[in-house]
Parts: sequence; C-alpha cells; structure tokens
Amino acid sequence: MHADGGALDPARLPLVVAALDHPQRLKVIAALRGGRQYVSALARELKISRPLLYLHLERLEKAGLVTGSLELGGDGKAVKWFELEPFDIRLTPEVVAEAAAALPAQRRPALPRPADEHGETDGW
Amino acid sequence: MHADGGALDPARLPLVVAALDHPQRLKVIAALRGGRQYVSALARELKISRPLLYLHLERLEKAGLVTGSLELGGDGKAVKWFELEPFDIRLTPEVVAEAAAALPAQRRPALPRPADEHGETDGW
DNA sequence: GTCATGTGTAATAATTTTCTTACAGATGAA
DNA sequence: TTCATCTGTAAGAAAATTATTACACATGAC
Repeated sequence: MHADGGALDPARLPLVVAALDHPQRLKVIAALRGGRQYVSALARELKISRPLLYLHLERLEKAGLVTGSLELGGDGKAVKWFELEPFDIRLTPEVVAEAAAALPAQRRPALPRPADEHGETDGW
Repeated sequence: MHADGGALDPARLPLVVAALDHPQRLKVIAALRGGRQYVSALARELKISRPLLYLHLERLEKAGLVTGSLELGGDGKAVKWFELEPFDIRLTPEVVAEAAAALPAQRRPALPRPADEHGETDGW
C-alpha cells in the first residue's frame, strides 16, 4: 500500500522533506529497500549508534516513509522491525505552494517588546 | 526551461530537500509563483529581514529552484530579481537510494583517539 | 550466575542552522 | 545635502538538530 496514491497531503510535505534532509536517513531508506530489518542490525550495518538510529527512524516514521513494528517472537523475545513504506512524491512549485499555504501560523513574539514603533534599526 | 526534464541528478537531491526544509523557503517559492520579484520587495512581502532572505534565496538558488539576476536599469540603478525555476521532481525509494549512493564520503575522525580497541562503552 | 543479544529512554554535549544587528556603498529625487 | 531606495556582507547571538554516553530491563545460551 502506497503512502500516497494521488496527491500528497500538503501538510505532510514539510515532514517528508525534513525526513529526507539528512544523509544518514537517506542511507536508512536505501538500506531498507532490500527488505525489512530490525534496529540493532541496521545500526551495525550503517555503523551508527542505536540511539541515534532511533532518532532517525522516528523522523522517517513520522513522515510516513517507514513503518516500525515490535514483534514478540513466539518465545517472548522482542525485536523491532522497520520496513520501507513505498512512496512516490512529486515536488513541483504548485505542491510547494500548497504546502506553504497549509503551514501552521508561526508563533508571534510573545511580548510586543517595550519600546517600539520607531524606525527599524536596519536590516530591512 | 526545466530544472529537470528527466531524472534528477542524484547528487542534487540533498540540495533540493535541504532547500525545501524550511517554512520560509516554501513561502518564497510560493511567492515567486506569481512572477519574478526583487529581494527588498520580497523581504517586505514575507515580513522577514533582507539579510535573512538572502540566506534563504542562496540556498534555493544552489538547489536550482530559483534564479537570481542583477539588473542595472538603464539609468544605472541596481535591482536583483529572483524568479522561480520550474521543477518537477519525483521522490521514490529508488531515487533516494541513488542519492544515498552518490553521497560524498563522510569525513572520518581525524585522530583514531588514544586508547581504543576495547569494548565499546555502550550505545551500540 | 554471567555473557551476549534485544528494546527503550534520559541527559547532555557538539554541531549546524537560523536570525539579528550593524556595516559599507550606490543612485535618484527633493 | 539629506532622505529614501536599492545591493551586498560580516559578526555574533539564538535556536534547532544531531550525536554521544549512560541507564534500566528482558530473554536465551553457556
């Protein structure tokens, strides 16, 4: 099942590009193309620490690019597997514009700041 | 002219996703869909400082998503215009894998560190 | 029991990005 | 000249990410 059959949910694009914005995470995706793998093994394969890999997997999962599932082998031993979630996302100015429009309002400055309303110092 | 007719140069994907990884930059692209604009005006439109906008435009340009050109109006007044560079990029596990394979070798630890070669402390 | 293998998380350090502020220089109009 | 408009960049602060290290806990084999 695809992570997107038609158009990508505009609100998800930021999560996706953020997830793809790190070399290690690109490698994680590349590694999972060969089939699912469990965390510890993947960490060894990529030569990165397990806690760090967790961080990366978490980001990828939130973006919907991978899925993790804890399996309690018949005996009771727990192993967490991660697998690639097939995706085919198109990046075009239009898609980006939609994502931009869907962005959550940015938090405004908590306090208007004491003295203001005089010429900006500069930088504008 | 498109920034990519067929497949995206694998080595450029990291630049593209990094460029799209920031809300303000998504907005810049959205804003430029309406036509080219010059830096100062764009800064006012987006309500961000000009130096900061420069930073973002630089990243977008390096990714090939926008193009800037300094125009010396007939009189000699300089204005720098930026315009959107049409793009249509597909993100798939395969494309990501190619990008991962094209990644520059990561710099290894300059010094092997004094004492080593004993059991890793933990975290692996 | 002890060792090797797993999972999961917290605290903190290191690094990168992002953002602000302050410059310097040019043109045209009043 | 002075003001308003541009471009371009540098230095440092602020914030967000990334990475390390150290825990706690469980199972199976020896």
